[in-house]
Amino acid sequence: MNQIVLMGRLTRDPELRHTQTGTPVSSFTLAVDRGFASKDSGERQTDFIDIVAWRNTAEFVSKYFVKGQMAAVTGRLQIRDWTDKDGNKRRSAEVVADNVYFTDSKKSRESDGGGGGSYNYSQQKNDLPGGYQTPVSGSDFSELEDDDGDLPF
Amino acid sequence: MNQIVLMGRLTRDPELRHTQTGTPVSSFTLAVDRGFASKDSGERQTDFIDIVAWRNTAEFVSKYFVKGQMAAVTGRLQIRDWTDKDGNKRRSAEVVADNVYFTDSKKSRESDGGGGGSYNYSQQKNDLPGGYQTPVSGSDFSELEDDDGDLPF
Amino acid sequence: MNQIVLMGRLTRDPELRHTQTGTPVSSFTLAVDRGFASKDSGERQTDFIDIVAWRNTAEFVSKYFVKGQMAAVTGRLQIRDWTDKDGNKRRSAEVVADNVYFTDSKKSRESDGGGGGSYNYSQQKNDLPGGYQTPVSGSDFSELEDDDGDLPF
Amino acid sequence: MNQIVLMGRLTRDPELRHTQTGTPVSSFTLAVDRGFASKDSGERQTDFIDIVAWRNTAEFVSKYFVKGQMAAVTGRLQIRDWTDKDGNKRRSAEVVADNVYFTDSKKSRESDGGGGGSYNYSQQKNDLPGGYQTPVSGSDFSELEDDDGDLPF
DNA sequence: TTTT
DNA sequence: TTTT
Repeated sequence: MNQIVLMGRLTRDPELRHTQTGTPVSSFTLAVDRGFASKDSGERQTDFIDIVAWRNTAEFVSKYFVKGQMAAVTGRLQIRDWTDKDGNKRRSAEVVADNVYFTDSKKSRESDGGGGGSYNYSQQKNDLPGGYQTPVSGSDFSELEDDDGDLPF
Repeated sequence: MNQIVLMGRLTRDPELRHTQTGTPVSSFTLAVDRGFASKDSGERQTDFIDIVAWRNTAEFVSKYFVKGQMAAVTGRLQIRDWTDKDGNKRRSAEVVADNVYFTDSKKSRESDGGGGGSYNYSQQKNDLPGGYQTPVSGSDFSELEDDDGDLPF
Repeated sequence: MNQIVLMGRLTRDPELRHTQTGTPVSSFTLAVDRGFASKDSGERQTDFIDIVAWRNTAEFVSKYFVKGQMAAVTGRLQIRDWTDKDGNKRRSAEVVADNVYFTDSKKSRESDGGGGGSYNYSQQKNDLPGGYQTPVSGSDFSELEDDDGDLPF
Repeated sequence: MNQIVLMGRLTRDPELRHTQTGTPVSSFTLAVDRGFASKDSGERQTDFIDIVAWRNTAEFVSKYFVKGQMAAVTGRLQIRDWTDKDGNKRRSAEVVADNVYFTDSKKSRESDGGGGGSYNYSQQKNDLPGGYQTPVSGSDFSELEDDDGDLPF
């Protein structure tokens, strides 16, 4: 078991690439504040955590998130130790995202009616798709549970 | 182990009370959307989850959150089965909150500078305290780790 | 967002059924101790939490878990309020499991070679399948990430 | 928000030290299997995740856990980038543990009756303290909730 | 680096 | 490296 939940702000626009076989991969970094650390000194501490998303989640993130925006991420922590070409020991630590969520009121909802938005464009990449169910999160998984109305219990 | 993380919207103002011995307790309900459930039918499903917070967290929640506002909650699930005075079996299910977080950009930060807000007042109870460290979350726990600058490792 | 992680012991054998359309559903109850609650009084408090699993996870659970066994569960909390035929208000609270894990040393591993076990049979339903990758958890999701060796980053 | 839950096996005995001001700190590494990664190739992948615990949790871990033992850990991910004395960029990634839990049946319980144990000593550091409440987890936090029997709700 |  |  390896489950993590993060909430923070993107430090850069998501970077979308594709593997040789065409699988979408998106990466970005989340600035996550440490709650009350050093509250006396008045300086906030922040963890800069690399996130990588695959497939649907990758496309979702790249479509709807930009640098500076808040996001909540669920996923798992992956650590890789390796030696670079100069013989130095390097460690990569990244969170493989299962889901990425909007956290702000406006977008964490379904149909945004229309009127609504005075988004700061620099804070929001695309307009949310009108006329269909606005996603509140992007996931690599299609919904699997409760597909049946008739439960056996 | 019993750990839960929720993100949703308060369906009512937090209700602050005190035990006979004076301990603050606050309760509210969080409306949590089920991601992609029934996306075809176009109707969204929502879980209405009762939250209870104690002590500092109780006071924090009652001070800074109102009906309609988004919140993220960490805590644990507590289930109690009981029989009411009419002999009916009842079940209470509630999340005991460890921490409650602001999720929106404006408040999920420290010093709110000054100008800042065109908040919809109905969405925000109190002004955040100026001149001192704005809490980004309320917790029953004081910070315990990393109190020392000098690590042994 | 709605994520929960539980560790506890099954209070009954998982009950496997199928919906009318043939989807496997399994349900069981997990007894989850509350850490240090009432440590002075010497009595332990326990939450009895209903779990429901679907599809692969349903079959996995029913195959490998029995009453009394420890399990770790990840999923989401689902609350449903309804009125029974006598007009009484009822609340169902259940965790929809994404994954169910073995927690004990022997099974939390891959190929169990063969010799290995002095399991108490009453604590373990089936022998783990020999000769193929023993699952360490049951999931409704096939593995989606990292299917490519060739990363674009 | 920054919450992580891990389950895995200690790759070394916990290392207990103290800061200059006397605060106990314990560190160890957890080998966490990646569920179904590369199931075809037949090789299992593992993340080796550094854990650090403070105060009570540090002492608890050092007292009750040894190399090879299974543990469940809750905490938060902390990332630190720095440059070593040779000018190389280094990254430390560690989980600061809030709680550490036994996962196996025998210890994940309170009073172990008596008979019970055929522990492999090499797998278990100390005997659990007899005659008093066996802890099921070590925490830096004293229990704060539900101290009152008389609820206001 | 863990485990059987 | 984010944010006001």
